[in-house]
Amino acid sequence: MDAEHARSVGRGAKVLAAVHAATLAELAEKGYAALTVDGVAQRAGVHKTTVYRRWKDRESLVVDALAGHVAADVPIPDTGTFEADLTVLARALVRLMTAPSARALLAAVFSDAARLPEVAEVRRQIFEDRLRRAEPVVARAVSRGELPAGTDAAEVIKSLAAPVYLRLLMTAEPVDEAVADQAVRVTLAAARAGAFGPPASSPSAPSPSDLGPSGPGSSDPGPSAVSG
Amino acid sequence: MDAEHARSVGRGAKVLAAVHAATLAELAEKGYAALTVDGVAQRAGVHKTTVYRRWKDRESLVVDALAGHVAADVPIPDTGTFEADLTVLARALVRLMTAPSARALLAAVFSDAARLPEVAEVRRQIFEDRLRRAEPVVARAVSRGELPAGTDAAEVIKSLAAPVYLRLLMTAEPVDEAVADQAVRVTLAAARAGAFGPPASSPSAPSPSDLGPSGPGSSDPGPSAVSG
Amino acid sequence: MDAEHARSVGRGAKVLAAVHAATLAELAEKGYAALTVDGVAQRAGVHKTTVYRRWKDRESLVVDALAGHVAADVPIPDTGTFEADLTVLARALVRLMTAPSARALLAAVFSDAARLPEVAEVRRQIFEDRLRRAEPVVARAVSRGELPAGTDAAEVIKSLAAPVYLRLLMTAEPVDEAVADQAVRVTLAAARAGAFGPPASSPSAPSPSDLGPSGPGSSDPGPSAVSG
Amino acid sequence: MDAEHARSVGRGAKVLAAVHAATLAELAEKGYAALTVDGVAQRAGVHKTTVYRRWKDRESLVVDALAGHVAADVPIPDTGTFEADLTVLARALVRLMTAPSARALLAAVFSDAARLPEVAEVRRQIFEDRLRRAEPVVARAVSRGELPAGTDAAEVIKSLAAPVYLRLLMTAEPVDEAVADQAVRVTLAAARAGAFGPPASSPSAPSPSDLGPSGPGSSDPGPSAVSG
DNA sequence: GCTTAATCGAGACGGTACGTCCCGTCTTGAC
DNA sequence: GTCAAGACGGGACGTACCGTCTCGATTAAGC
Repeated sequence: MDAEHARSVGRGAKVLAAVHAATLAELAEKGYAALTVDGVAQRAGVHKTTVYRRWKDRESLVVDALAGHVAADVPIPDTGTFEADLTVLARALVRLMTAPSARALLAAVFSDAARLPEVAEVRRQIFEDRLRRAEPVVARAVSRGELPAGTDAAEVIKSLAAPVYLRLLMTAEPVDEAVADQAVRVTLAAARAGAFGPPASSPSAPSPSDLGPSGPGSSDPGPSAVSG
Repeated sequence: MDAEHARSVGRGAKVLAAVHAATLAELAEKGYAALTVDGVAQRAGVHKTTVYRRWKDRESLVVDALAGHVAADVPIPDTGTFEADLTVLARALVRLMTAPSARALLAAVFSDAARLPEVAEVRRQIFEDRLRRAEPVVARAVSRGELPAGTDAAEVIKSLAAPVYLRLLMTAEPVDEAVADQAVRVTLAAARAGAFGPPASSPSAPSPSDLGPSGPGSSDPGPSAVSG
Repeated sequence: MDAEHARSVGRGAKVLAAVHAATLAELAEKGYAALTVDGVAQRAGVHKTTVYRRWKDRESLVVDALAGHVAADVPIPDTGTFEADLTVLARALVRLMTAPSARALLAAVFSDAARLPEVAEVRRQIFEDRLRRAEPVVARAVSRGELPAGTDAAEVIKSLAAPVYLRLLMTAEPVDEAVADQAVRVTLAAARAGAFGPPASSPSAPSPSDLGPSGPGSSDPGPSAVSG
Repeated sequence: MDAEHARSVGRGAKVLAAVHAATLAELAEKGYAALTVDGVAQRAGVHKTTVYRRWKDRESLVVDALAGHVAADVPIPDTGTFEADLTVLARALVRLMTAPSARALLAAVFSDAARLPEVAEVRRQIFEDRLRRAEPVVARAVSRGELPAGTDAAEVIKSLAAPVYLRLLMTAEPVDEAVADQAVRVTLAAARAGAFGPPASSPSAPSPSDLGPSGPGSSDPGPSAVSG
């Protein structure tokens, strides 16, 4: 708390920031497997020992670096119509996820680092965060009478976001506004048709169980869906 | 053709299969970064040098092991109704992706191995394969008059699969038949409403451009969506 | 012993000779440590397996190849005078040991191969052989009255040969006729002076024990003088 | 000079000494061909990588270990008489060469390691060193009038040492004081008789050329006498 | 000339050691 | 009191040969 400590903390903070930045950069450039403490240290203009003094190992370093970057400002629209709100949400998501920093973060949380529970949790929260914040949009639409009561807000938002992530993670297709707008169209149509309501409210659907049992073992995601 | 080197080929094939299996198992258990050639060799009951005799390095080993396991038999339903077809497809996808082997494959293609272009390509093809094979279902529905002409088959299938992958990869929620059935409801409703048709055919939608420009840099898929 | 065996032995003999020659050549070129069964086999125009079929291992191969080359024809002179005999002997030795084949043999028996008792024995015999055959020269000189009775023939020959070997093995000096002739001068002078007779016959020598004890442990050659 | 890295140098020096000793020990025990870096490292209580950090490869390690052990203190006698000096020299040589450490060194410089020019040079210098230091003994004897002027000091010393090396390297006979004393008798007699003087001064010798030409190729020492 | 059994060629395999790279720990001197 | 510098133990890499093994191909004798 005295001035001398303040200065070392000051220096320490500078080192910490530099190392964080270097870690994210290396992570984005080379991935988790090829990330080297020495590499990070050199990029941060710091000696290897200095890094090891503050972080136990490579993992802690990465977790720590990522943890500070989960929060992404997603402005929650309130334009007055559900469609416009969805459109704003979808386009913002696209913009956000195609930014370089987001791609780096995505690469990190889908690297081997995801074997660490903390990193897997970061990945989960990236989505959860946005989900929670976007749900009011649905609630407002329901209260406006645009959507049927009982509409599952979380499902609506997932439906909106899912195609974007599918393209980002699986198909490697371009992700642009057209993708966002298409997601809006689908989600909007399904929501208006009550597809996000309680299952019983789908009168024209023959019971899926008519198709017979689906066999055992269809669920159990495990703690980490991908890397576990 | 000749039974001459059938036996030596037989031995070779046995080694090859054992190593492939061991590679996938290690990949699933420990991830790419922690995958060791010696570990794979021992699990396969084979000596390290034997592995190096057939594969140039760790990467080739992993790529080769994954490449041989892309194909997954997805039975294409033809029940007579679009809804039933979709339900079969969705449930099959859920069953397939929640099987241990598929989780291992998924873990592998989302590990640091994904930095290898070949592995990224494998990941892409996992989806593409199933997409292509499922498209006829949509075509048949259109020809039966169940769906509007101009419905984009690929988009329909993506819409069906996206929620499943979202849960598998991002949210780590349980993936079961309920998820499949919900995806069917949404996709079905949207498809019937023409949401997979040409954009201009959506009369009730105010032009998204009313919301103003979206800013720069909203696309750029890059060769590998996640790891690039 | 039947004809069929004879012919296969015939082929075998050709292979055997080729491998022997190749072994010696490789030995001379690269030394024992770098001698490779595969290398020998290829030089012999034969497959590795064929070599292993006949010899247990590298060592046996080398031992066997060397064993057949110990014998070197040393003509024993009988010119009528001791000096001329010595000169012939010394020059023959020089000629013999500076020939390429002898250098190869020498290199082999002074390589790590000498750790094998058989090879060490070969080395010992190389000298012993020549020693035994040369001893009559001294005997004749004694009987002619050129040398004192009681002259130790073996010591005389060793004295003659020692400078040659010293130069070959230790000092790497040129070994030529001058060396031979110098050895003759020394040995001749010493022999005439009775230096190879019984120790007591050296009247002018003060007892070496006047110099005091020499300390313990001055002998014990071990089984192999060099490599043991 | 500064005590600053005295301690780190101290540690380094300790490692260096341990590895040197271990190298020589392994060399003596197993020979050069069977010498293993890992084996040396373990014997030295050090990790393999530490060895590779200081030495490029096995060869450098061996060369370096041997080079540091060439120097052997040979006390040069000055008793007042040539014979006593020779006796001291010869007995000291015997004592020296029969010591375990010398046998190890000898085994090393006559192993396959001798293919390395540096090791061959070490071997050469082992002898040269002692030769140079012993020459004054002859010079003093000449100046005292014990030996004829023009006596070749180097030849005298070689004559004294040669029988010892012959027994050590070729015949594997015991090497003890008797050998030393016998070498003294021979060398002394020959020296007194002028056998180490200029060739022309040997009046009783018929020209060796009376024996005719010796054929071609009698010299060519090559860089390494044994292993070349 | 055809068959048959030994020998050879070919090469996969388990195994040992090589020499390299990087990790994470530790010690030490300098600022 | 932190930092830079770097030696160290350690684990894995990918390479080169070794000596073993199992085959098919060759080949030369005996029928």
